[in-house]
Amino acid sequence: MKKQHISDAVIRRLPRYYRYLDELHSRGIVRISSSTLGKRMGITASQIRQDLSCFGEFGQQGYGYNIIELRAEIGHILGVDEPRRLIIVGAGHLGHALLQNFDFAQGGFRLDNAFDVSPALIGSEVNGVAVRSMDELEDYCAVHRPAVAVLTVPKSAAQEVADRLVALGVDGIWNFTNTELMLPERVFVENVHFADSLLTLSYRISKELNNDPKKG
Amino acid sequence: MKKQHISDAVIRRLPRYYRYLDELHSRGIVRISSSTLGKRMGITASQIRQDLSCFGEFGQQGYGYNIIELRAEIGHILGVDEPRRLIIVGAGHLGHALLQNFDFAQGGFRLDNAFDVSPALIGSEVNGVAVRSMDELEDYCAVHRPAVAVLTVPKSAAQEVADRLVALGVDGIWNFTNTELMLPERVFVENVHFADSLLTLSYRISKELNNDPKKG
DNA sequence: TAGATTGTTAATCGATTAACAATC
DNA sequence: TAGATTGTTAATCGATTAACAATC
Repeated sequence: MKKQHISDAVIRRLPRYYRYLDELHSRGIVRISSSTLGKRMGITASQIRQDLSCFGEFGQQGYGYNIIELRAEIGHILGVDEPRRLIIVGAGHLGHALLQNFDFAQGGFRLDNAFDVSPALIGSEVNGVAVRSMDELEDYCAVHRPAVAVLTVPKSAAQEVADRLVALGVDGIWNFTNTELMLPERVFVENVHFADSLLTLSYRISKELNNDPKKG
Repeated sequence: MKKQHISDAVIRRLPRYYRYLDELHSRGIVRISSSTLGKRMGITASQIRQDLSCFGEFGQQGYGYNIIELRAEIGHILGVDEPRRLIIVGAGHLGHALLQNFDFAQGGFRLDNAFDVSPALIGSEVNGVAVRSMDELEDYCAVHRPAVAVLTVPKSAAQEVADRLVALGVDGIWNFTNTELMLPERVFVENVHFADSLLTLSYRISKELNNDPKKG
């Protein structure tokens, strides 16, 4: 039975299932039960079945799940088979790193241009992707209508550039600027807050050290 | 009343409070009530008070919270005032970007060395930080005992390098390799899974488009 | 003092886990 | 067929929200 509302907790587990299924597939494993998968991932079999049941029925009693099939289903749910255009806005160190390392195609995105204000970068090509001037952003978007913009500009420019991108009609922003963007609700923002992430690690380490673990 | 166990949900909100308080402070605001802060952050006043009460009593009836004080308290809870050593392992594009952009000191970390296998990088200096050979990792750790290692090596080397770091006594790993590391429980791992993050954005966009929002 | 706002207890809501009939 | 495992309903657990006495 498909559910109406899917909770954020479920959505955030989907990519993880996807990743594990990839891994299992690449090891040549064909089928898996929810309990075996759960043991590997450190979650309960119930949770896996409950999560999947939000989207349909993908298993078979007495057998489990066919890995290739389930992987394809989850990919479909995540939208990886409906390729969308994506641009990188800000080709500094971080934008550069994403251009060089990150496999956008695997997530169903087509990256064909990056944008920056720096004359030193404009006109260059990074890993086969052209870096254009920010002045061309309006014209480019009018023609190519990218669905997602990766925001890797300096913090000081973040809100302004985000507003501009929203005005140009992007549906989502992948935000690496470590600021909270104020944008209309219709635009999806996915934040990658490095600082927040490192601080949670800091918390856990300092708490552990203060508690003198397993000795107190 | 201080709680024994702090849930992950609470911990992950702390850096966000910290960030907002910074912002308010930099705007010259001196005090704030839980309800005003909640409105700004899009959460309930109850949740803020409940969260803070896990760690102590930081407010005053009829007044609210002093921003500087509360910020300092949260910083303390997060451990930013107990500086710890941190190393970057893998000085490729992503490691490079972190070296150039990220303010480790703000999170209470002292970064003084990066490590890589590439002869082209070894011996160079990035933003004042020396890049050493991975061969020196053992000797370095024996002397300086870094608490945290930032793991920005290729996926294929991730587990192996992580094992090595754990053997060298690091308490935490900030993992950017997009793999699930298998490590002993005593080591804290904070994952930054770019691919997972982008896939959740993909999901939300494709779902929204399929549902033909506010028109069906 | 009166008004505002805290910290905390109680109520509600949602998410996770357990149980089990259905069935491959 | 017998055993295994699903999808789903019910039970439990935990997290969020509401309420309110305490008090600055």
